[in-house]
Amino acid sequence: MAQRNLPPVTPAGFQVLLALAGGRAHGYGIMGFVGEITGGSVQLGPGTLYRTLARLAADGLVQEAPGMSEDEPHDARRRYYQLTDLGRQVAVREAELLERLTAAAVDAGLLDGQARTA
Amino acid sequence: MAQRNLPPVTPAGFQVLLALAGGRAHGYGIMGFVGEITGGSVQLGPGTLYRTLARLAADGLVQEAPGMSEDEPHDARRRYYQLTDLGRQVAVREAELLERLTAAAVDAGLLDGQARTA
DNA sequence: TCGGATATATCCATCTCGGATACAACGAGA
DNA sequence: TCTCGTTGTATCCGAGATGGATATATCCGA
Repeated sequence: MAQRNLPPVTPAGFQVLLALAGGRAHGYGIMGFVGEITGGSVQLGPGTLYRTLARLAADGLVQEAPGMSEDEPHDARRRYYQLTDLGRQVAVREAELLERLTAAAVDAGLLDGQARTA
Repeated sequence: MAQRNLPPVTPAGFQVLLALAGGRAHGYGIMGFVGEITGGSVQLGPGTLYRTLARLAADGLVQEAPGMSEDEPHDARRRYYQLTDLGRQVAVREAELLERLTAAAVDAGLLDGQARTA
């Protein structure tokens, strides 16, 4: 269980943390990722995205990462980010909250309560 | 699957819909319910609560319900609310989004991916 | 080399949130 | 029945978050 005095995050902040939990990514990629996993129902605009990244970085939840990669073509414009240890702790805490809310939705009959891990 | 042209809801709005999915409730009770199922990590203030209820009612997602009940003592101050059909559809859609995000969190290694239905 | 797509960044109006405040009605006890 | 603390609803306000528009620079294919 997480739950200490970790800093709070906004909804958009959690989306970014979740996108980065799978590995480092750059801003534009995060936008696409969020749109994908939410089926398009959540779409971060550039304003929200870069402001959120700046805040998360200032709070020590994410940090810029070296951009070298093998498979992907090098693009000097891209700035890659990755989770810090603190950022991962916060992401875990928020994920646990999500899980609790999902369970409550199942209890309330809003969901069937079976399918998992797409 | 839900997903038509249902109106959007704010995070606070979904908390209220979730609270009402289990049956009708009054404002003060909703506040307590939200605090409970989130382990205290989400707490709606009165400002957010009543503003949210008014907006949900204006959008046709909830409606005021007759307050007669057997077990509970009658209290003329209380105003009970319940989900409309539309409100339930929206709640289902949001719950499905939650489920998808939870699954993504499992995939990203933030959650173990077992325990359910507290 | 030209143009469209990619990528980052900032600005602005609008909306949302939570706390403070106000006030009315309830119940218990003297 | 009178008083008082609690319950319950409602509004107001400042602070902060959102998303869309805009600007600018770089990459890549034709």
